[in-house]
Amino acid sequence: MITLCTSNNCESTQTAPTILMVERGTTIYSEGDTANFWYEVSAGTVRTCRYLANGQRHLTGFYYPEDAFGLDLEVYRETAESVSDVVLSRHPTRADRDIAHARDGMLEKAWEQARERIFLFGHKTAANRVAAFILEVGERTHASGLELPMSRSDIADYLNLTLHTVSRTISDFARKDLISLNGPQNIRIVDIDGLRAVAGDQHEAPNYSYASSHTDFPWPTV
Amino acid sequence: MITLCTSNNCESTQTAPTILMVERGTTIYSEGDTANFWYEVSAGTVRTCRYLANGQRHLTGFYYPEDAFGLDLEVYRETAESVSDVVLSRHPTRADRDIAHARDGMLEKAWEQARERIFLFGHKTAANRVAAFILEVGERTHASGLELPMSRSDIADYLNLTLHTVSRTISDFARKDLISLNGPQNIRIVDIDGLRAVAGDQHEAPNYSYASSHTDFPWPTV
DNA sequence: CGTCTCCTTGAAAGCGTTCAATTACAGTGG
DNA sequence: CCACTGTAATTGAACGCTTTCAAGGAGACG
Repeated sequence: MITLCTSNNCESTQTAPTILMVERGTTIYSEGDTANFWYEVSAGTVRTCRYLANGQRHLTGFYYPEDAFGLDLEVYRETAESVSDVVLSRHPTRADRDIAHARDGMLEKAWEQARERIFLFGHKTAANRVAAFILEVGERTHASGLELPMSRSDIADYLNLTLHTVSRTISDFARKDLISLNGPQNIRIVDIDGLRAVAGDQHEAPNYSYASSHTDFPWPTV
Repeated sequence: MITLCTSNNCESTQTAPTILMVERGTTIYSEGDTANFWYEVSAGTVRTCRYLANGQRHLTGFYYPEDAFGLDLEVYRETAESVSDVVLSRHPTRADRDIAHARDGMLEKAWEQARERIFLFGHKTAANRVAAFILEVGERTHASGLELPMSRSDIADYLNLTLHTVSRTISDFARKDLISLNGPQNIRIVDIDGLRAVAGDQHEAPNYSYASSHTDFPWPTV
């Protein structure tokens, strides 16, 4: 269910965003819909995905507060759904110049994130991917307790694994004291360096490298 | 080796592109370089990639004539290399408004392609990915004979497979008369519907669907 | 004709998927 | 308060696909 909260205080200009309250598990827009709006997450988590003809689902992204999604121009190329209860601000796709510029910045960021995500698939083993994912969520949500909003199934579809493998891998991490679990959703990172070593995503970045204390990799990264 | 061919005929304005001739196997720019230019392919094929600390390589994209790459604003986030001999037109990253608008269009396209590529990883088996890749190259280069410019190793790094698996899979396709081979690089698509069935990438697209005559999938798509 | 690079192919091992069963937990109604 | 129900997560075992290790072949070039 989607609740509209029109912000009628601000003498609404043409380009004023609309605030939306969205219940968890709601479809925000569907693949193929005409792209009249783009969105910014204020609270909660959103996922974008595609459904294959054989019923398989493939997640293309997770969006946390301050992230933008639905930047398509003509038609949405993927479906957007709320992972949790969500608050959104909705912007008309075609607006005046300043807004358009803001949108371009968002687009740039979206492209960068897409590339990061492609890069994530460079991690071959399940341990690689899940570790990288946990670190990514930790950074993007910058929450202390790291409450995972999405299900194991969501993570699996995001990383191209099965929910079983994801579950097994996370259990392994807990067993090896890389993380600790308080219920399935509440993950706390215990050994962040160890987790980075498992992720093994230190690419040779000449300038903006994030250094690691580990020179050898206990887990296979190929 | 890179040869500069300054176009001095056109009373060069500030925003005039420079034409470059680049030999195969040349690094066009490296990850971490300041992003002073973005590029458009006139002829040949370019690959972008990242090198991991452990020596592993991960390809993030292939670029064919009319494709743009290197759209980063501050710093290049990946390395660009020529797969074959290449002709490029090079544009300054910060130029006047009209050019900037053209660049935004390119950015939009780059983002779309990144999403397509993420989607490509939704194909789990090697057969899925390689078939989808061949179809993609066929469409993007729209060449009759389909001369693959890149090596098996390049394809492998692009699809997150080993070059052995790629080679085996392509051989299988030839054996099953989906394609025919005249040497390793020269692929001709024989049974495009069969190939699409193997790729299994028909996602439920309500509006802009590319229909398939196949309702069942002889190859596992999960 | 040797060397180099790239591609192909075989066999065994490793890892994620699949099939199957169990557990945990929130919500609901008796 | 407790059984019932449905959803989500965990775990085990066997299978299958990709990787790994290893060898051989094809073509370009000097």
